[in-house]
Parts: sequence; structure tokens; C-alpha cells
Amino acid sequence: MLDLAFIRSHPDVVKEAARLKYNDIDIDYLLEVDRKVTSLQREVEEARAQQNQISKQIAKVGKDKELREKLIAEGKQLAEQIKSMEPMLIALLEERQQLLYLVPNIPDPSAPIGKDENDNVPVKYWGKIPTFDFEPRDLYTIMQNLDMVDIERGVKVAGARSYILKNDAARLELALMNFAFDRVARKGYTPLIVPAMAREFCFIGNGQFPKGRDQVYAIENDDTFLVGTAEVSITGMFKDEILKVDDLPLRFVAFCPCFRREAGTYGKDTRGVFRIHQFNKVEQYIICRADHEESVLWHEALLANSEELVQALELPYRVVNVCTGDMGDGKVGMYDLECWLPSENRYRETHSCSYFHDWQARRANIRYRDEDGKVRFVHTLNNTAIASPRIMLPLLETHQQADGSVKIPAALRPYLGGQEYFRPHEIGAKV
RNA sequence: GGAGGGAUGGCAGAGUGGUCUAUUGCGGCUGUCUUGAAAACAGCUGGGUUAACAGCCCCAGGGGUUCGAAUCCCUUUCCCUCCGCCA
Repeated sequence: MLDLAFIRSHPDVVKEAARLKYNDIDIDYLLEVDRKVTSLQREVEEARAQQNQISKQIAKVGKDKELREKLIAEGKQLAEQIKSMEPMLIALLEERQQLLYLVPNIPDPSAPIGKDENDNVPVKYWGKIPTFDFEPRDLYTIMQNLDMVDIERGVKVAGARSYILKNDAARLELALMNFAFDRVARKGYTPLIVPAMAREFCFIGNGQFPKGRDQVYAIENDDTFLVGTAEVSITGMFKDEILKVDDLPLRFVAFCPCFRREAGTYGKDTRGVFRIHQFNKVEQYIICRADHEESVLWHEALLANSEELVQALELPYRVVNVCTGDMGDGKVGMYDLECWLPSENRYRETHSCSYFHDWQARRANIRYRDEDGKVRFVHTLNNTAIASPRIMLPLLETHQQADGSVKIPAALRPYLGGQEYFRPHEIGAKV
């Protein structure tokens, strides 16, 4: 959410941002609604001020019955007048609020201008693209050979885009979570395990609602929804709080199961476990002072953290600067980290690193008192640390061996009891 | 799931229909005093709205009664105690 005062004074800047983000919000209409709100609000407030005056007089009047009756009649009339204006005012306020939720943030001038992921600009490449002296298998085949996954029974239990990780894949997922959790926590990020279900305000706060409502599972009979990322829960944690500037920045590394409906993706990435409804993720999240330079600094730091993780997993990757049309309404800037996927002979997204300035903070009303005692909205940022099974695609494909086994990167071995290779049923059994 | 009790400003805690539309204490800030600090004393000390304010709004959220609601009524949420169930 942007500052309404900013939209009023810079409508053209906001319109341009909406254009760059392919967002069809009608700013002129918003401003028209806003004008109606302020004029009606003034009328109501003036009537209320009068009413308050009369109430005070009534309290003081004492014995004079005649005067008392007269004042009560006046008060009654004002009460009715206010009552008649209020429904319209409430409706207008609500309409303005809903429109405000749809106004995108202003992208940073450094963000590439473009429509979709094809316009994202690679800014960094790391690692050597692997070559194989055998015919490399794709993830699904590797997992089948190692008896790591049961798609059919997953679908039987939970429907399309569901899966069951078994044997070494199940162990690998936990190891990956632990690996990322440990490594980021050691940098001073506070480890959290946050709720996977959250109330509506959390989703409005992080920007998932109202626009992305169709991507979220609602829990019947309860006012909660399943989160698609820990970011939702963490934003909700600090709703309506005023933080101390000395406590900033708050840095978190959070584990949480994630749920996504993936509505409208039928036929996309249907094979295997690339695009699924439920997965596990360790997320990085930062709340810092309202300062652009500081936001940018942390944005780079978050990216560097993820790069270190991926480097430790010995996975070639590239970083792309995400273009305006692909980055989402709330974001000022966004990097995607994409790992090389041998089976597709291209890079695919495994991490997403964003900064928001105060766009989320305004929605969730998260503020801090700065050194001068002034209350300001915080800045928020987040980035994936590791998401699985998505990361298994590059991991298992890149490190596969001619004999069908998979070599485990050294950095991950401590989390797998020192194991060096995944081989069929070395641990676990056929089901 | 059942029964009961609660929710007030950073914290504690008064206030059960209007006479200052939030008493007071703690904490915090400033000043006096002091070489400095402590103590003592004095003053200040929530958020929002608005171009701004002496205006208006906020006593968990929403609705109602009333000329007037922190206060009365309904409702939702959350917390606490007890019972039941339970990993």
C-alpha cells in the first residue's frame, strides 16, 4: 500500500508505476472516491462536533426543563442527520481502502522494464554448467530409480500435484531444511517455526490478498487460510506494533510448510515435483528502518546468503534482475536465483529475493519510533533460503552419477549422518 | 465440546451513563540542584485523521440503545480458571 498523501500529490508517478507493472488500477477513479470521502467526512465531523457541544450543555443545564427538552430535540435531530450520512461514508471509506490495496509500489529505476519473465535481465552467473559422459536422467527418473517418490499414492491421498517423498528423498528434505536453517541462523538471523495457517489480516498485510486470493487454501468453518510462505505469518506477527529503533533490524530465518493452489497452471510443469501444492521452505525475512540505502543493503545481503547456500550445494546458478511486469505489485526490486537444470538445459527459479520499502508495513501497520521520536513505517524484505522439493531438481540432476546413484555435496553430509551417496535402499526399503 | 471470569494508554491499574469524555503509580524524556551521577523537586510523556487545529476518531473487533457509552444490550475474537477429549 502506498501513502494516500503521496498518491494525491504524485498521481502521475503512480500511474506510470502501474503501467510498468501491467496493473490496470484506475488512479483517477481512486482520487475521485477519495475526494468524496474527505468532503463527506468533513460534514459528518462538523455535525458530530455540534452534537458534542449540545451533549455538554445538556449535562450542565440542570433544572431548566424547557431548555433541556429543547436541547435534547436538537441533539436528536443531529443524531439522525449523522445516521443518515454514515452508511454512505462507510461505503466510500471501504471502497477507497479496497482500491488502495490494489495500487502497486513504485519499482526502483534500476529494475528492468518489461512484461514477463522473458524480459528479466541476468546479472550474474556462477559455477560451471555440468557435462555428463553418460545420458543424464531427469529428476523424475532419478527419483524413481532411487525409490524416492510415490506420485500415484500421493495423488490418491491428496489429489493432483501431490506426492509422497520416501526413503532418501524424505531424509534429504529434512536435511536441506536443517542445513539452510543452521547456516542462516549462524549469521545472526533468529530461527523461527511459524504457523502454516494464518488469519486474513496476515495475507492482506503481506500483499497476498485481495489479488492473490484464488491461490490460497481457505480453511472451512474457521477464519484462517494456509500460508504459501512464512512471509505471511511473519508479517502478521508484527501487525499494529510500534518497534524500538534499537531493536532493528529484525532478521529471521523461518521454517514453515507452504501451500499453494496453483490455480490456472493446469498443464504447466505437471511431471514430477516442480510445481506442487505443498512443500517445505526455509525463508529469510528482514524488518529494517525506513531507509532506501539500508533496504538495498539488506536486499544484497539476503541474496548473498542464498548464493552461499546454493554454492555450498555445488549448484551452478544465475541471478536475474526481475523486470517490472514480472515482479508483483508490492515490490520495489526483485532478484530471482535460478539453478541450472540439466534435464531442461536451462536455469529455473529456486529462490526469490524481494524488497518492499514500506508497502507491506503500511498494510500491516508495522512501525517503529526513530531516534527523533517520530513514528515511521518499517521496511520489509524477504528471500528464500531453501525450498524443497524444488531444490531437489537441480541437486539430484547435477550430482547424478553414471551408475544411477547421486553424490551428496560435502556441505550437506553432516545433516545426513555423513552419507556420501544416495543409492537405492541403502537406507529404507521398497514399498 | 461444557461452565465461569476477563480484555482500559510502554507496563501496572482506577473508572458501572454526562459535571476535566481516562484518576493514579511505575517506566521514559527534560529542567533545577551537583565536579559528575543518584536522590529530591518541577514539567512533559499514546496513536490516527486534517493544509492545520482549540475539531473529529481510537478504552480488543463489529453492531445496537441514548441527546450523550470505557460504562448498558447483542455479537465476534483472544486470554485466564475448572471439567471433558487429545498428540
